[in-house]
Amino acid sequence: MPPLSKESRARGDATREALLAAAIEVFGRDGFHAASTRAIADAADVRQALIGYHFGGKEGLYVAVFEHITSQIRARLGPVADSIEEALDAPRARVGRDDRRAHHVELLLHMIENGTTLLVGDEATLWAQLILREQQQPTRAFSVLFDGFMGRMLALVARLVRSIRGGAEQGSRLTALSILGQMLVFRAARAGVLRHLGWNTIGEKELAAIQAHVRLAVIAQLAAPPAKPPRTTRRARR
Amino acid sequence: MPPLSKESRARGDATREALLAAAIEVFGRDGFHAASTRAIADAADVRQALIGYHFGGKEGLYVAVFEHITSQIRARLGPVADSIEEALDAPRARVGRDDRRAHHVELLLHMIENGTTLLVGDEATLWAQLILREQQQPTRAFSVLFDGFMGRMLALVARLVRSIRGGAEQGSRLTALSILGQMLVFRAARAGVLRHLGWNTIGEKELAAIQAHVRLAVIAQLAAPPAKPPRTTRRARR
DNA sequence: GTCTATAGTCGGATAGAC
DNA sequence: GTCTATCCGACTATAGAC
Repeated sequence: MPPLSKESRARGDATREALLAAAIEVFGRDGFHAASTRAIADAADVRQALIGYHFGGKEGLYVAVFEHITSQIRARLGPVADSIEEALDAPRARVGRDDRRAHHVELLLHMIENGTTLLVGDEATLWAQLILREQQQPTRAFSVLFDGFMGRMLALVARLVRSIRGGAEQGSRLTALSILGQMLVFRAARAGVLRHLGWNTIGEKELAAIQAHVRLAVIAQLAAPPAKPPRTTRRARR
Repeated sequence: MPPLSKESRARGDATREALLAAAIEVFGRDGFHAASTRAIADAADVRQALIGYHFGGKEGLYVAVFEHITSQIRARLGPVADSIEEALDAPRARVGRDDRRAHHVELLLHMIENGTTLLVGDEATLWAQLILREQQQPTRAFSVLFDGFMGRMLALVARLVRSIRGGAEQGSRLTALSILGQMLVFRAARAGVLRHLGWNTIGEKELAAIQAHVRLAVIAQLAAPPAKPPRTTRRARR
């Protein structure tokens, strides 16, 4: 087959991007089944047949959406994650124990703040809907998410928690989920949150209230002694 | 129109119930759009045309599903909620402050335990999927849920938190959401939870670990001083 | 790389006999 | 209250011209 001209390539790229953006919109709003390739093509201002050409079909486009989202989230949270990893892997002797602990607390709170902003903010509305649906009925697309960023983020938070509070690994991992849950509730149960709090939307003011609350809640959780590891024979308690 | 015979009524009731059960199954699994009335009718072993007759159409059946779920959850959580309400409304003078506080903590922990069992358990899988979807894009069905049980439960938890820990109402309401989030994460992010913890399923053993963890996490949160109310001019702290 | 056109399915609703 | 039959719209995928 003859090589494509430079113009053809550029046009194809534009089509792919338009389809991807439209697909996030429509898949996010309607879900995989309810979304129609026609609606996506219309939103992208592109002919419906081009979905088959560029992505192989509806399903290929769906997976491509999750690859795109993953790379976006990595770009957003990657730098913080890197600096945390660095701090965790740094040799212990350099600073005092309390300094190290305080530093790790700050890193954790910083990561939580970033995550909350991302999770609660408007731009993540569609991403969140896509991800939530995948969590309920994971397909191949879920692995893209978990392997792409979710697993690393959870593991990092768990490591930080353990470094700060000590205790068993299992407990730290569960606490990482508790922390996630406290952020997630504002997305996964949004309609209930709004009614419960008497809010109309989650704007800047509301986000600030959430951030302040989550911060304190997490600090409280870090202050508590870690859970006793289960499973082994119980010794006398405190 | 002539009155229906007793047999006709009974047969109609059976049809309605079969359709309702099947609709929970199929709507829960596939979502409103992806679910087909044919699939529901097949699962109920009933003719497709009967959906129109009994529920007016697909949408009517969908709303009926949420009314049914609401009544089921009320039956499950109602008794605990009643006893909490009673305790909260009881005159204050009868017992010591510490006793009252400890009692309220126990009530809260009890309610959380019940809620977690319900939320995480298998029987709620379909309900949870229906509810999560409604939270993202609320329809008339969401009001059925919120007015039917969700609002009351959240308000009760918030009242309990305030009674235990004091502080502003807003802070208590947010803490109620934190508590919900810590339970909800095991449902809303289930696929990620399983991979993060290296679990295959959430069975009895895993539920017990979750219960123990949530219990400690909530106790830690109740032990922390309440957040300062925002908004007004800040006075000197503690 | 894009386009039109269409084949082949499946969807919800409903009319009318029983 | 139930059933059969059908209307009509919407969907995905693909063949083939440009």
